[in-house]
Amino acid sequence: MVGKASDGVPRDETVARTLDDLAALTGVSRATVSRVINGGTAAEATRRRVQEVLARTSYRPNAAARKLASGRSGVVGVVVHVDPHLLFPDPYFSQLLQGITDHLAEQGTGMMLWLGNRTKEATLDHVLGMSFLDGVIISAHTLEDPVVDGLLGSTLPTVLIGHRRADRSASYVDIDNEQAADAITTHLITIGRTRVGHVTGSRGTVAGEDRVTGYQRAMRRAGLRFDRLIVDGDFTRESGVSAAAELLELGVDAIFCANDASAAGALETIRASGLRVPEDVAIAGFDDVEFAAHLDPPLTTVRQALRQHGMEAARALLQLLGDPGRAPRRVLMPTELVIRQSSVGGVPHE
Amino acid sequence: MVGKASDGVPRDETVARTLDDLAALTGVSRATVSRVINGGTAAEATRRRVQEVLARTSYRPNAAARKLASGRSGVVGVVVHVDPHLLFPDPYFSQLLQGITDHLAEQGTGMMLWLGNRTKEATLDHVLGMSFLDGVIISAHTLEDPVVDGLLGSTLPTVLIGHRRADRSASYVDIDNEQAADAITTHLITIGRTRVGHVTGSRGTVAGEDRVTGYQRAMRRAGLRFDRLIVDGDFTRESGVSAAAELLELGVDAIFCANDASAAGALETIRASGLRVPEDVAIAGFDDVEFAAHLDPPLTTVRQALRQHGMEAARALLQLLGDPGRAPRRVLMPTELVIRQSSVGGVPHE
DNA sequence: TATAGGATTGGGAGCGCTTCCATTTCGTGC
DNA sequence: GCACGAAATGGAAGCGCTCCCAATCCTATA
Repeated sequence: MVGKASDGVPRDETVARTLDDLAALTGVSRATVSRVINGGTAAEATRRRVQEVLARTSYRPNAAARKLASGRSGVVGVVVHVDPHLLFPDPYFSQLLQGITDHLAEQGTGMMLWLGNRTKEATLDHVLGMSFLDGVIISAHTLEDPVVDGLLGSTLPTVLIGHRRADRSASYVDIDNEQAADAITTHLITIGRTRVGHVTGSRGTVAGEDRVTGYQRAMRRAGLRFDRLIVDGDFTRESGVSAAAELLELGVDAIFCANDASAAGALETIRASGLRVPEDVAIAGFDDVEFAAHLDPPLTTVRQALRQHGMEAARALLQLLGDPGRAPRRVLMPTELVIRQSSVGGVPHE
Repeated sequence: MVGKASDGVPRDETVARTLDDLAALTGVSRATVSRVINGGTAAEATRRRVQEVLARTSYRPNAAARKLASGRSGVVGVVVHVDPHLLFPDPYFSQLLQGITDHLAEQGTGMMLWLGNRTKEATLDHVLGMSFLDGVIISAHTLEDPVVDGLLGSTLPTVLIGHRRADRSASYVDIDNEQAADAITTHLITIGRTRVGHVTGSRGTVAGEDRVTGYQRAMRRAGLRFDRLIVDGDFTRESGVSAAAELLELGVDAIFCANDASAAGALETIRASGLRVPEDVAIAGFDDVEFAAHLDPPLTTVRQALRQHGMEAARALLQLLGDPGRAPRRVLMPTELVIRQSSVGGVPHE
């Protein structure tokens, strides 16, 4: 109010740096100002008065002081230890990150990002040294990972995206790779294929290994032989190209690739060799990334809602922070078998 | 030493959470421990004793407390407000980031990364709210940028990568776009071309505008007409493709593109139209990214050492932090005209 | 053997905030 | 109009650290 301009406040655009400044400006105690800001109990009139001052003051709470006093900073760390050059072109990680940032932003939580431009040891050291973090989300995709080990061994609340056997007691968001791989392999068998090959993902990754296991399980259950039909790949298109060539030599009538990128590569090889998809060789991928539906023919694959994974991980971490005593939160996200023409000829585009 | 195991320390793998814990463990005061850790003066014997305890203790200083007490946290922010999907595929930004992280890591400084997955307003708010930052490096490439404005208007020490006219009193690392564009245009004129076209970068970016200005300056100085020879592009290959088509209609004998990506696009168009490079139309780009030397023919361009830019920005910020009183640090990085076959026929590959 | 002067050390204040607890204020029922 | 309990508020401690300053310890000099 203009009439109040005589209450000793210097200028209208007052600057208040600390709670004490605000306290002096409003005439209440620092404790009360703190309560208003943090949503504690306060008389309606007091609240209004403080908020008025707050509005014309551009006050920002000191995050360091906050963390020190309360143990909470409202900032979490996100560690995706993958070379930045590989990270963002890959729809897998960018969707994951998108989901995480979306949920955190919505909840007003800040985030610190670590990518793989240092050694894992250095990254771990940095993260643990950054003691104003409230917690961490980390992608745990490889079987050996000192950063994951280090974080789980620390007192910092941690949520994994993906998990190893050894991480079963931690909080994580993951999918059942084995069962999804089993399901898609079974699909290929169901449409009448008997010589189903598998192009693996990178050995040493959880997803890679588990998908092999799922594939084997399905083949064994169907009574089909597969011991020579597994060729190692590494999740890249290139590996799909060459692995498919090997498999064609062995005479397969279907190929399950550990992800969509390698499936795209396999597709190239098959068509280059003059064979038809799916008539001669059916093919299936994993992930259902953007381009999968636009391949020719559209690719049968396993859909995982990666953005949801990210959001779920963020949600899990915030819950953990809200109630440190609670049990670890383990979320297995659903996957969906998406059948397209690469495995079912004649069916019109979905 | 094993013989020392009787000095009352509970286990060998002692845990010390605070300086006071360490003080109790070593028998010196908290102040002394702090001095040893931070490289203050301490007697050699004391220093050794403290460090011994430090070694078997896995103590980590509390960054929040540090920031509160000293004002320094050893963490800086890096803001590259570009959509992550565009960011990392682009060698420009990834090299810049690489340089920044390299120098910061080497100096033991932590970093917090903000990418463009929120609105600029939200980003600004987050960064300013993150009060444990010691300073910020931000890429300032567009003419309008509320984040840059907000940071420069705050008390947070800030170093820009790139700069607008209005930022002339800030600290920045940049190149002289105008003069580099002038130089490369002049080069095209020198080899005898008189109808030199220009495919601009995104209008609204500093680099885009300044390169137009440099081009115009060179043309004007040579007494050549250019008013109809400027076609807008946006730094993408696609824009190079279509802009070049327009320019060919007008009958140019050389094209200067605002960056290498659009030059690659222009190259495609020219060759598709049956014209020879450089005999019929010479072509030049800007940046000297990886692929420029591998185009056919190799591309004449302006090299900027982007990794160096990043390192220089980090260095500038750390200097600023070390001596807050010092004048802003403005660095114009050198550029280098790299002449390859796209503008000089017959000359063997460099 | 004193003693000045430097090196080393410990005490303690204080960074800005949250939060417990005691005090004050208020609204209500009798 | 008074006592009572609940609501609102202020005082003060303390989070873990740095850094100033004063106290103590040496060492070299007279």
